[in-house]
Amino acid sequence: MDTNNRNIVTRFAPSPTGFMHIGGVRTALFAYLWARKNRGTFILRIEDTDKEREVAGSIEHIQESLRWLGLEWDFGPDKPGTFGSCIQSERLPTYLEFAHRLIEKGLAYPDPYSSEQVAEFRKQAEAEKRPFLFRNHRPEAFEKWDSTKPLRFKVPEIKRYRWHDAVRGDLEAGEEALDDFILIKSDGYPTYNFAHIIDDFSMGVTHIMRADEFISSTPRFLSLYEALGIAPPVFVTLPPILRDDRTKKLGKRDGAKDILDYRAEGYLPEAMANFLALTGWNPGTEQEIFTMDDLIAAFDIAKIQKAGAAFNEEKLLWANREHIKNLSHESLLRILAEFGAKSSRVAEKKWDLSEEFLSKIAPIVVERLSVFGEFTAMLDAGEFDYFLEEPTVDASKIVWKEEGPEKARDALLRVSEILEKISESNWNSEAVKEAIWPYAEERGRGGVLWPMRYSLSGKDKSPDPFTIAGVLGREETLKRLKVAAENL
RNA sequence: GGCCCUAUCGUCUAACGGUUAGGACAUGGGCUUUUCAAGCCCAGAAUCGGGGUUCGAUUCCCCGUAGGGUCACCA
Repeated sequence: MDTNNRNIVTRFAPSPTGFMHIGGVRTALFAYLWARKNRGTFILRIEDTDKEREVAGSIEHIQESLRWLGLEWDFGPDKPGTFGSCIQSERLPTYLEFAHRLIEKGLAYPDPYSSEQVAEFRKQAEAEKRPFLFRNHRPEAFEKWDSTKPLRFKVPEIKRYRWHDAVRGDLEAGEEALDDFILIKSDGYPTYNFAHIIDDFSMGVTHIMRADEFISSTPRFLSLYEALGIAPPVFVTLPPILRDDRTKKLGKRDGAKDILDYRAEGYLPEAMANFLALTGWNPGTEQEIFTMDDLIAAFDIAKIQKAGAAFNEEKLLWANREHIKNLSHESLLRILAEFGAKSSRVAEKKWDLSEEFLSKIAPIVVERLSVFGEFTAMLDAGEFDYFLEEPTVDASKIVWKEEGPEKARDALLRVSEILEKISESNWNSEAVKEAIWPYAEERGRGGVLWPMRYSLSGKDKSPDPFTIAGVLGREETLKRLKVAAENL
């Protein structure tokens, strides 16, 4: 089966105008998944034909974002293909070549008007409440193009277009969408309308994934494909990602975050990819958690959703928790070390978050965390201080319910006695639990376990006493129990 | 405004004419329990409205309604 599809080529084609947000990343992901599923080619193409809007550093930022998510490209700004550069500003001769072909066919001509004049035409049309169409002002005879003026496309035929979209099905739109649009701007750069068609053709792109804002300009694209004698690729229109209140498409102005902010907050890239794949696509099964390989295997254009989907941060958090659970021990430690190091408290107190220590607290931390940034916050808030320094213990709180200090002291002393019998080398949380449990059952769990837990942590809320004792070690545990008993 | 697209629980979605309309997130309740977290169990919760077509419509058609998109020398 895969041999049939070896020639599948998809691309992600952002313009370098700033950071990437969820929407762009989702488009990239779908294009990537389809290419990989078919053992095809995934191209990253930079559409930098608007020099005004370009933001320095964007290309690097885009690449970093895609790499973080694991969306490696076969050709990109750093890897040109036989078709040449993947950066549009480096492909100007190609666009010119195709432009001249159109001129020769009489299908392109220089715009004889100044931009002010065109604006005037537009105003007039508006005043008369009719749509503005440049083709109504098309000159009788075409001048020779000297490339100081915009080059316009001469729509060969005003007609209704019908086409097929892999997601939306059969679509159609007509005359009013067709016009003599600009192919090459007066600054010499091509417009999106022109450049993307030439590039997709030159690069052998078979499937175009893009958001639904392009549906309405598809007739223009089709008229140009026709004029160039190029067969259009498969259109795959992705549903919009809506703001969580569903009132608007998610955009940078509406709080859409830089995807790399999610990295900084401690989201896992595989969780992000998993979540994004599921907004606008579904596997048709009840599986919800996917690795990247799972996604590649399961992905199918036929299962892409038509309707817009709201961005649901709660579900992203859940996906992240699920992926955290699936992390290898090594990866988990590496990430905990990274986020632990960000804690100002750790820096202040010069605490050493050794691998051994992190390894011990990892199970405790993982249970309490949705994103790794929370680990930094927990450390900052002093949540795990008792693991790293002796807690200050409020004597009145050691006592379980109405029992009174004597009983609490007895319990602590008895617990100490029992624990002393465990040797240093046999010390771990299970051993502690095993040793204490019979006594706790006999004496009443609360009366034993609460004083023990509180004495070790100095906190109203904490993991169970066995876990804490396991992390603290024999010596420190016995010491804290003794101190607490003496304070009663 | 013209043109185009979309419409199932609060949210992401399944059901490609016949299901008690399923799952997940979130919510509520319970269990477990020394506190917290986690875990487990249960519950509530939807086919936008109106017409058709059909023995039968979430599903097909039409009309509304609502939302979105688009009408640049931006992509």
